[in-house]
Amino acid sequence: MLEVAQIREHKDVYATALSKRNIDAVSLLDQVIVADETRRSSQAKLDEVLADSNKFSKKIGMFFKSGEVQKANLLKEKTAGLKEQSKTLQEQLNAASEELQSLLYQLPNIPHESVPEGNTDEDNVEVFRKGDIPALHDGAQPHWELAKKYDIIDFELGTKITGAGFPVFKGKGARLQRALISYFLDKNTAAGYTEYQVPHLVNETSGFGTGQLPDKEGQMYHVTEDDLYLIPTAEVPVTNMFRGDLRTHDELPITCTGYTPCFRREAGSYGAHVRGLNRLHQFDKVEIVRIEHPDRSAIALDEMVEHIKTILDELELPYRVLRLCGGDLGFTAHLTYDFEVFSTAQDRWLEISSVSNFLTFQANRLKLRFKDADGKNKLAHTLNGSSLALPRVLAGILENCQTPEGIKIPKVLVPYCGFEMID
RNA sequence: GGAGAAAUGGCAGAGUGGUCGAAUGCGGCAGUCUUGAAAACUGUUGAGGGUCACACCUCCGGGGGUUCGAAUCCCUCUUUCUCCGCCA
Repeated sequence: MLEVAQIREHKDVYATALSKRNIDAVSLLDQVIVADETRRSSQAKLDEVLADSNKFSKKIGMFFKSGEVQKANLLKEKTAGLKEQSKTLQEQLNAASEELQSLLYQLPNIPHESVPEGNTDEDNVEVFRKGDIPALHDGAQPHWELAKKYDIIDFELGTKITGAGFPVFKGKGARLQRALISYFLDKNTAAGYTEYQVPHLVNETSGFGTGQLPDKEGQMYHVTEDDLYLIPTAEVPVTNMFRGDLRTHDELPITCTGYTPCFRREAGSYGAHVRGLNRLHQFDKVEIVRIEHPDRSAIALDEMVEHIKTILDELELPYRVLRLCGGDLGFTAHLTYDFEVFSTAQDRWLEISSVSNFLTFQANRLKLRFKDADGKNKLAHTLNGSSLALPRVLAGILENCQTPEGIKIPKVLVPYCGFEMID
């Protein structure tokens, strides 16, 4: 959620920045400013009435104390009108606040100046690329064929017990999954991130805190009986751990990592691109989250990108990093880098990580603040990224590391797996 | 699931109808002392809205009510603790 005070002061800057998202935010920003003015003037009127009313109450109290009951009763009559007024004004204020709130919920975060113009993922800008795309042997296969050939993932079995998009991992496939999770967590904790295990269901307030609600209502599984949501990413429970906090500046940064399964309804997805591990309803992911001082969040984002690069370097997978364009940028994000691994057998890039800086957008909703060196309370900056999402990394390994003899496990994973080949 | 108790500032913890945004302690900040630090002592220190700045308003788990007036009384929800039951 954008900050009203900022919108008030820098409306033009905001309008220009938001235009990169290919939306015309001018009228929405104007509405926010009007709604805010209405809210403030309602508040001022109400405050005045309440101030009068407080004065009367104090006097009444004093009259009762001194035994001047008649005077007290006389004043009591006067307060009746004030009470009516305050009730009406309170209703006006509530309406104005709700109006303002709903307008603010409609405004996405402002893109960073480096965010490229563009509408779709085709307009994203590649900023880094590394690793050789291997020349595969004849008869090389896409990962879903390999999964079947080596009997390590059973998609049909998952369909039987749940539905499409819920694969069953088996034998060395299951072991490789566990190895990847451990390896990622070890890399993250070695880089200073504290490991957490968090709930996989969250309440509505948490959904609003990180911005999944109301924007992505339909993308989350909703357990209506208990009004809980299955998490679409660990970002939600991990970031919400700090909801409402007031920290001191020397507590920052706070850096967390956690493994969770992620659940996404993926309503509207279909076709060849969802085949195999490409798009699932349930998948595993290791996430990193940082709570940063505003002065440091830009650097922190770079650090996160560099950190993820080292993981992919070690895995020896061909990958690239993209800076997302305005049209592809998530609702809550200010600047996002996507990591993609090359799927050789499919001849396409697969997104395996998304690393973003949210500035105060989430913190404003979360009321996540810190006391700065100057003694002032300020909103913190939040960032997060996948480090990494499992299925497509697995797809990348299966496809890029396939040999006529079997799948050759990247060296760094061998100690975690306990085997060198899937054959 | 049943019975009882509780929820107060960064933390601990008093406060049962008005002068309470709230004692006290810890922590934080500033100062005195010290070569420096610690200790001790003194002062200061909740959050949000509002204002150029004041004033002023709101907030004692959430929501609603009683009252001229609520941290305090009533209703309700949530959470925590204790006891019982059940159980991975």
